[in-house]
Formats: sequence, structure tokens, C-alpha cells
Amino acid sequence: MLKEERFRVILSQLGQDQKVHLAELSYVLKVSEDTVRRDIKELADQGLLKSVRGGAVPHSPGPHNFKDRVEYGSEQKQIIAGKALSFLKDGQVAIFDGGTSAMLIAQALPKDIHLTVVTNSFPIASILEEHEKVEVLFAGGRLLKNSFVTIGNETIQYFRKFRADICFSGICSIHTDFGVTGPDYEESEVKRAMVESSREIIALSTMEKLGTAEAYYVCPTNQLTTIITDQPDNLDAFEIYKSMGIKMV
Amino acid sequence: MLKEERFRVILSQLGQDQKVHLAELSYVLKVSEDTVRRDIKELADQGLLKSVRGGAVPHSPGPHNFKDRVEYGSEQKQIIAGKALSFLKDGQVAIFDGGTSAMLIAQALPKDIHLTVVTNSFPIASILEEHEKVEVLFAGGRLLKNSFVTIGNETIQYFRKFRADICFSGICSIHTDFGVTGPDYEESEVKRAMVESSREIIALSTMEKLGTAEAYYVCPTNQLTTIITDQPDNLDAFEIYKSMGIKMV
DNA sequence: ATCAATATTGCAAAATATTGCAATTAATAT
DNA sequence: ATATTAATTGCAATATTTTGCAATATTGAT
Repeated sequence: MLKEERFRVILSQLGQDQKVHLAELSYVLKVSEDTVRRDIKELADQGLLKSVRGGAVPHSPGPHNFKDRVEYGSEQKQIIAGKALSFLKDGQVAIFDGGTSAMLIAQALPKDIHLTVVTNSFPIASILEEHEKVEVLFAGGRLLKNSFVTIGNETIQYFRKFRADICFSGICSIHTDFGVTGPDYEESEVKRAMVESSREIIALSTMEKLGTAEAYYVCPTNQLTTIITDQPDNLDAFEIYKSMGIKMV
Repeated sequence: MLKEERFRVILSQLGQDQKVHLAELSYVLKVSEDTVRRDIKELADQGLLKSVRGGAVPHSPGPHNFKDRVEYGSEQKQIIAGKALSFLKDGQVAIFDGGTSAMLIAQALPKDIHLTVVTNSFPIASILEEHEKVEVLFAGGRLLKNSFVTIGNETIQYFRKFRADICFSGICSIHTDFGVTGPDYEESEVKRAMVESSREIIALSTMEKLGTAEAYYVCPTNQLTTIITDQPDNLDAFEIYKSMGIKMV
């Protein structure tokens, strides 16, 4: 079998599956894993795919295909994203935080809405780059490896310059006494800056995060305007937050 | 069997199968593999197929094959990238601008070097995100569609906060009288901020950009420390810039 | 820290290419 | 026709590339 044939198989398989494993290919192509590895390396050098540990993944032209990174967001998060969209109005200035929930909103965003989006998330900025009518303002700062968001004082200062209409803040723990809290110090600091720079705060949370608390404080619960959850039919929590003037959706 | 006849068979077989093997053809055509090889070479010279080890595959159609583009651009710029790397020392703070040249440097960067990189380019930040020992500081600002870099006042202010060791600035026009100039107002402004925030300035340019000028001013020529070109053997230019105290590589 | 999975490297064997050369065939001029 | 030249072909000797293996290093997850 020609090397070129193997290339074709690898690329075609990759087109279907978004991933290929060395062992699989080695079996299918009837060559050693070493050879597959070398093939993958060669294809990677040509920019046709990206070599990763144990196999390869597609590599589309742009800077990075963050869209692939969005693991088929859980069904619940899709629901949340759908609901969130109804809060966005044409012409608004919106802050998007770096979580996967906010990313799903960005992905679900219709192409024809006119917005100014402020974010510290590479994936979100990349997604919105394709939206003609969306102006993207990106918060600088130290790039956090693996999650592709910027953090640190610079990032915070950037957000503080805004008075946005609306802010989508991803999964945090929400507790009536302890307020909104997060598991990471620096990210929580950034989140606070976002929240304090916006008029309306839409918290995106799953039901199980309600009533729990983490180590780092973000803001008081009553600062939230709305809480969007996957199942707003949990009446206990529903009533509690509603009585605080928070809209539950 | 006539040579032309063999050609016809080879091409026809290739049309059906997307591939041909030397051994097969040798058997079918009843000539030695050497002859088949020579046939293939001749057909390849005419651009009718692509000769590969062990046989041939159809010639990839279209002048703008993605793969070709990658390799093509690389050719000269790869040389520049290689040279640029020798200027980077462990532990330095480096500014990378948003051009493709700087991107190639990032791509060619060894994984084990310890650096702090300041950039306004998504692609570069993405590439370096995979480098364990590289801290990426990203300049915020307005995201420029299509080129994935941030620009504007925020971006400029961000760079002004640094005093970097070295700055890699992509292809600009360089003229002894008019200085360094660029084709876009905002990008040139950002470039100036980068240049003024760095001790050492490495300009990455192709030979044809030397001695030309564009509309927007970046900095005086003598502010450059080094000019890296693809062919530093153009002695005329070489001497001129060298006499200004600029290192030509 | 530890372990298993994966990657890298060097190396030798196998596959494939290249080259020079001689034999054959086709082409052309006389 | 025939001699001369040029092109084609197969073969053998010599490079070059590819491949799988084994030893070693690296990585990722726990």
C-alpha cells in the first residue's frame, strides 16, 4: 500500500470521526504504529491535521478550532443556552465569561444580531469572529493554559472600564448566605470584575450548583438579576431566590 | 506496446483507482518496473499525475490546494523563522506581532525554552499555549476580523506597560529616509507601541520590501537592531543598513 | 510519587530509486 | 536499402527511503 493511500485513509477517517487512534489505524492499514505515527507527523507538518498523544485530530486553518473543543455540550447546557438568548437585545453591550455555558450561547447566537461583546475567552472570541455584526472586545491578560481564557489584574482592569448591559456568567455555586462563589481564586476575581461592570447579571447554573458554596467569593447573591437553570421546576429553590427579586428561568 | 499506449493505460487506471503501483503496472504492461517508473516520471513532468514512492497518484487539482499554500508560504519565511530563533535566549521577554512571519517563529519555537511572550495575535497565543514553559501575556483590544489580532488604543496601552528584551516585527516596508512604514493605520500604531516597548527590534522582511515605503509611519529605521531577510546577499542594501548600525541576517 | 501508555531515538533489514551502461529498436538521411 | 544517430529498454550496482523493532525517555493520570 502506498504511503499516499494511507494518508488518504487517515484524513478521510479523520473527516468522519474528528479523531483517529494509532492502534486502530495500525490495524486498518496493516503497518506498525510507528509508521502510523510517522505518517501522522508528516501530515501534521503539512498542516492537514494535528498530532496528539495516541492519535490525531483535525486541524482546520484558523488559529485553532475551538469549536471542536466544545465537547458536544451536555443537553442541559444547550437548554440553558437557548433560554439565555432571549435576554439579548439588538445593540447591547454584553460580557461573556469564559465557561462552556457562555460558549454555547455564543454558538447559538443568530448571525444577524448586532452586539458588542466583551470577553476574556479565546473560544468565544473565535466563534464570534464569524459574526459580521458583532464587535468583539477582548480583555488582555495572562493566558491560562488549557482553558484559553485570560486572567489576572490586567484582565480585571479591562472589564472595569465597561458598564455593560448584560453579563453571562457561567456555572458558579450560588448560596443564599455565602453568595456566589467559585473554585478558583483568580477566575473568581475576574468574574467579580465582570459582574460589577454590568447592569444585568444572568447566572448560568445547573440545579445541583444551587445552594452550594466554593472557596472563593464572587458577589452577593442578590446582585444577580436572573438565574438560568436546566430545570426551573425545583420549587423550593425557585421560591427562595424569587423572593430575593431574582428571576428564575 | 507503444509508450503512448502505456501512458493511456496508466492514466486510465489512475482515473479509476486514485492510485497505481509500479509492480502492478509492470505486470500489466509487460515492461520492467524501471520503464514504468520512467513513464510515470514523464507523465509527472507533464503534470498529469503525481509520482510517489512505489507508484503514482492523481495530481491534486486546482492551483490553490491548501497543502501547497502551507508549504509554499513556508519556503522563504521558514528561512526567516529559523534565523530569528537564534536571537531568542532563555528567560527573555519577547513581543511577537501579529504577522505570519512571527507566527512561523512561534511554530518553530522549541518546546523547552522558557519565555514570556507578549502578543496581540490569537494564532500565536494559541500556538504558544502548548508550550509548557512559555508564559503568554495577551494584549486586549478590539478584535480585528479575519486577521485575528487585537488593535486599538487598549492594545497600544497594553504594550506600553512593558520593557521587553526583544521584539519580532513582521513584514513592513523599510526605507532609509522614510523609516519603517506599514499599509494600515491602526496596525502601524500598534506596531509602533510594540517597537517602543522593546530593547532589541528584529524586523522580519523579505528583500523586496527593503527600500520601499507605505503610508503609515511606524518608527525610524535606525531604531531597528536587526533586519532578517530571506536573502541577505543583496550587497547594496546590505551595506547601507549595516552602515546605520543595523545587523543584517 | 508511581505506573501504564505513549513517544522518541537509533538501528538494521527491506523496499524502492537512481545511475551508468549495453543491447535493442525506431528514425532519419543518404 | 543501409548506415548513422537518437531514443528506448532492461539490467546491475549503488544510493536513498521506508519500515519495524527494541531500548529509552516522556507524559498523563491517579
